[in-house]
Amino acid sequence: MTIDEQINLLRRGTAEIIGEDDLRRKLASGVPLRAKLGVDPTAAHVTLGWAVVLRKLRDFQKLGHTACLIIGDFTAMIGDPSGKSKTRKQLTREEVQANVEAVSSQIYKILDPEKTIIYYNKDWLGAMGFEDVIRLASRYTVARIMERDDFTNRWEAHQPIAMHELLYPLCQGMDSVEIKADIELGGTDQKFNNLVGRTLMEQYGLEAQAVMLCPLLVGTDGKDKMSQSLGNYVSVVDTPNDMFGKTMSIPDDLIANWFELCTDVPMDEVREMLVEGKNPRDAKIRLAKEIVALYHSVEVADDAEQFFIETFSKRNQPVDAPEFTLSVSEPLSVVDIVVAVGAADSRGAAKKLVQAGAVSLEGEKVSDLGATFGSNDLNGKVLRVGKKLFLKLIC
RNA sequence: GGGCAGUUGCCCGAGUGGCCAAUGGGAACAGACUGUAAAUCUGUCGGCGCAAGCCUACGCAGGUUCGAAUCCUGCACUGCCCA
Repeated sequence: MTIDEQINLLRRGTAEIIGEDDLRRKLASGVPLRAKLGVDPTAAHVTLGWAVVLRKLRDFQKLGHTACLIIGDFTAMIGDPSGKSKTRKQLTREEVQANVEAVSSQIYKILDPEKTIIYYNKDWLGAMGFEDVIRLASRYTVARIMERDDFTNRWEAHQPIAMHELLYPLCQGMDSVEIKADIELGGTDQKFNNLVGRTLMEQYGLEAQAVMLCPLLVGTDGKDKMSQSLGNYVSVVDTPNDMFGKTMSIPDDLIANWFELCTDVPMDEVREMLVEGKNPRDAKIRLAKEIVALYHSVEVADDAEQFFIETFSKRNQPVDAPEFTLSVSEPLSVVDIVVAVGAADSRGAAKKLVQAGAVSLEGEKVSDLGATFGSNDLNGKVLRVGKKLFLKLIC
């Protein structure tokens, strides 16, 4: 593969490459590069948004380079201020550990373990003494730190900015110094942090890393960047049906963007699917299948499509609703059942669902609050609450 | 250290003694409709109760009052200005 071809492969789905000339030179040298990605274990799922940059890292692996994944078990305790309008809560050691464990298996759904090195930045950041921290802090000025919009905005909005947050970019930069990264990947919101890495590396007498920034994937709500705290995410460990359904819920104008960032479908093909006059729903179905196939399998993706069409397009009951075992000693009211099944948090909420006509048993709407059912009425029947929840009751 | 302002339900944000479980917006959930779990429209949106009603809530702890999210005192946290 020529350098240009490599660059073209790498460029898909990137917003900006800083130091591209250096990158070309490094690629041409033939020496495997150390491609760094820092991740803070602040959440328990790898989302499609996070997967965008992980997939980019995998592209590097495909070209023979090494993925250096830095688990920010130290920085997670600070919380990345990027894109945040408020101080992030600091995670405890236990929370961080739990997230690391949850996330590490998910990561290898995307990365090649053979070409991945995992680092924990507590190994070096945790070892720094206060004196080292002071020395590090002296290398960067307040004015430069305050250049970043996140801080400026908060400052102007009279929002609190805690001192430790100012240190975050320096910590991340130290990671680059420590592992001698050739290139650092990240979302566009990481630009500032990554640039600090370049500066710091030069100060420590190293060659500055190149920086490759990926656009932030917009979440299923079509508005904000995908994130677990906003709940607009698709996790790579979502069930196939969920993954499919969530993908189908994105606004139409996001389809092309998701194809570019979440799949390997050639963009020419994507444009072909989205020409005027074609039903964007079909493109979206293809997108959803591609995504499910990526994290599960092609066969499962077909099943998920069938499920979706049967259940939502045709409004039928799914053939294989999950079973739910309910112990029924005496006849239960609808409300009891809805609560027992976990479809409502409180009896009041369950009542409202019944009144709204959202509950049906074996296809029959149950709207009478006083209706009661014994185990004979329930066993083997399919309970439906809302559009999404179907349960086959076992009593 | 001093002065001033603020802290309201999942989020934002009205509310300055009873008519407040608390206006409005967003989110969420449901219903209708559809090309989809899109868009749009409608409803719901602290808990218990069939209901009357009861309980728990407006940073925390006390107090005043027949009655407080609203007034007073102390505490905590945040912002601004001054040092």
